[in-house]
Amino acid sequence: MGTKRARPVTLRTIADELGLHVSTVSRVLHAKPDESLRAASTTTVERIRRLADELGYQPNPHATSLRTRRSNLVGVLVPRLSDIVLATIYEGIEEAAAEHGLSTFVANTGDQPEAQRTRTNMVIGRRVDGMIFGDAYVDGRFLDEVAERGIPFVLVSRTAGAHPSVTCDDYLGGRLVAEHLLELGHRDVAVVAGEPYASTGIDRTAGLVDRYREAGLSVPADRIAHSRFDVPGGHAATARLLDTPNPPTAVFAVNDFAAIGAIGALRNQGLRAGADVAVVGFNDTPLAAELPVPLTTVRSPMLDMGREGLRLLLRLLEGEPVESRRLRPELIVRASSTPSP
Amino acid sequence: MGTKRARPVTLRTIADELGLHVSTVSRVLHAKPDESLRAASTTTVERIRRLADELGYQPNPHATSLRTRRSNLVGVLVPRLSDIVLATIYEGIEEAAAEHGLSTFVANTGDQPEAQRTRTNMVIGRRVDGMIFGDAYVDGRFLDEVAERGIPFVLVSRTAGAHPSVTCDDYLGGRLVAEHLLELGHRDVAVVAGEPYASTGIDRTAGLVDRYREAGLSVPADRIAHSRFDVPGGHAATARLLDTPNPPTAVFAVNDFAAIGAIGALRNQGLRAGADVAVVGFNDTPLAAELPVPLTTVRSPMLDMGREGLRLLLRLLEGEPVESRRLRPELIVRASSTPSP
DNA sequence: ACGTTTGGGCCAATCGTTTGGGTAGGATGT
DNA sequence: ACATCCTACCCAAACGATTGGCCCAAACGT
Repeated sequence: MGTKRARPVTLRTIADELGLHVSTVSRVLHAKPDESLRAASTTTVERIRRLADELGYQPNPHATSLRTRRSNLVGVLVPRLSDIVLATIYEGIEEAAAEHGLSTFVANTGDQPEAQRTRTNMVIGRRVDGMIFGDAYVDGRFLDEVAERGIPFVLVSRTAGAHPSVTCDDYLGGRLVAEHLLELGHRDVAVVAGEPYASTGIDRTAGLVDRYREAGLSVPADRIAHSRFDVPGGHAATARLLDTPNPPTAVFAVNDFAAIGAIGALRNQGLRAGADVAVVGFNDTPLAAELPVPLTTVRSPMLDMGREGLRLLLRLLEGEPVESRRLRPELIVRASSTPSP
Repeated sequence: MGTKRARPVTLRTIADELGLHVSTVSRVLHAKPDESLRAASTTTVERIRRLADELGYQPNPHATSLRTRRSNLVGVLVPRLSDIVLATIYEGIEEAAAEHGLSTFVANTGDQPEAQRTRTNMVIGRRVDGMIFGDAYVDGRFLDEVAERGIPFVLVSRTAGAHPSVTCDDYLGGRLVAEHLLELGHRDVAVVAGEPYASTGIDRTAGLVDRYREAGLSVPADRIAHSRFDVPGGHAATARLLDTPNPPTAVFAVNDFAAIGAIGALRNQGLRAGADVAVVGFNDTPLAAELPVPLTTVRSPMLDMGREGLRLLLRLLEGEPVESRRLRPELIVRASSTPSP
């Protein structure tokens, strides 16, 4: 059997063993190369380093954080991790964080203001250095409060007010979809627009509507239905949109999952996605390509969004000036969008 | 503007303000009700409590952890958070953790041993109290090492050796599928079996194969194809299984996503899921019901698995005896499984 | 009347690191 | 020969909370 329940090896362990003072060991093991050289003689440095990794020394992060008032922790709030879009963004965040020696706490809020509040407090209670919100409400009121409290943070996926963010250029994405559908001859399009408080849905919808307007076509309010960003949400919204004497010839769902729900709703009405009604999604999640009728969608750089989000936060923490970024989307045409009859 | 960059309010802040000693304040604010009563007079307790939440006192977790050698942190390792199954399990873990005042670190390992090692060390370096692995290899060698090091942990989703785990009863799930397919008259079934190192795929496959054997039918080795647990994985494996003069009449994919990939592969061969070949998945993810051909699948209690996993770990940390649990799966019959022609 | 409780707190050490100052002894400069 | 400067370390005070003791005064027991 091995050493059950670890004997903690600390700076003192090493210092005593070597007949040195802990401060010397600390400097050698920690300070940047230049300083650690002037902290001790080369032979001493060598002895310390050797013993340290012989004993498998790992600095106690609680002690360090207590002393330095820096935790190297960042808190991440997302609506739902079981939403593949946010999960992927988080993967990007986590990857980048690990590269920079940071660790992340992530929590679900279900887009519920109540939960946003309690989870934020929880995370702040853990003394994170900064936060990343993936669940911003456009109004940004809650975020204003957080800013008041002096917590550095950035947004990913969604924008809100003037808070720094990394998003997909959703407006452009919407325009791309519009152009595609216009080319296919669709003059009557409906939008499954997502939650009314999320900039993603709002901007994607606005992009499409604006481009249609420029083409001389209007998208009336009753062709736009809000919905949750998941399969049942898209299903329900589409069902409502179809409940009319003259159904649209194309449906733009601002999210792939909602699009899958839309396809389900169409099926229930005896309509086939692609053949009878064009369907376009958003995000290009891995399923889109494999659906029985492969889904036309807009690819958004989810992983990069996460990575960039963390980098932005890092710069913010260094006190450097930061600017929001919009990453470029790309239209992916597949079988679900066919010309208007 | 508010108080930029928080003035930290500590026990001392409160103690000084009230002319008390920090130890008194600590006891009042922390100890269980019975102790906190004998720590100070009721009026003092009242004064302390009032001031504490007036100032918004939050204990510094680093100081506490340093002193108590307990971090109230748990580390969670999963193959991929963008896999909805693991993401959902994690949601359960995180929910339960929050209820118990614990925070979680989660990291992706991509099922790569190299990453498992480095991420585990990272997490241990953060001084977690315990860990939860969702990416166990059946052989369990790496986990044996972790156990040697004295780190308390439990497994979720997959089993390995004798390490405590909370899983779905995958073997039973496989049997349920077999029974269903047998009833439908399928004598020739193929299995998209998942990764060979994951107990989930192994047990689900074994359950089906055993049940078929009991029915006097054998499932030969060339009807079983290993695969990744995602859409492309299922697609590729199914393509291989179909590359034979006499294709099977039913396909059991041990994961819904692999099943979606299977449906794609069938489509590429001009075969329709449901109509031409029965397809059954596993997990009952939210998409299953909404697919153009709704997917027959086995519902596994993912959220509960996470919650129970955390509870098990908690018991382990308390030093109580723990036992692995297998949660009950349920067959959900939908349109993708039709009788054999 | 005097020893014993008990109520209500105070003391101080400790957890492991970091960091602004020493300091002793030798080398250097002039 | 004497001031000065390195070199190579050591000292000690934090950071904020916990916890086993200790202590004083009032109340109680007999």
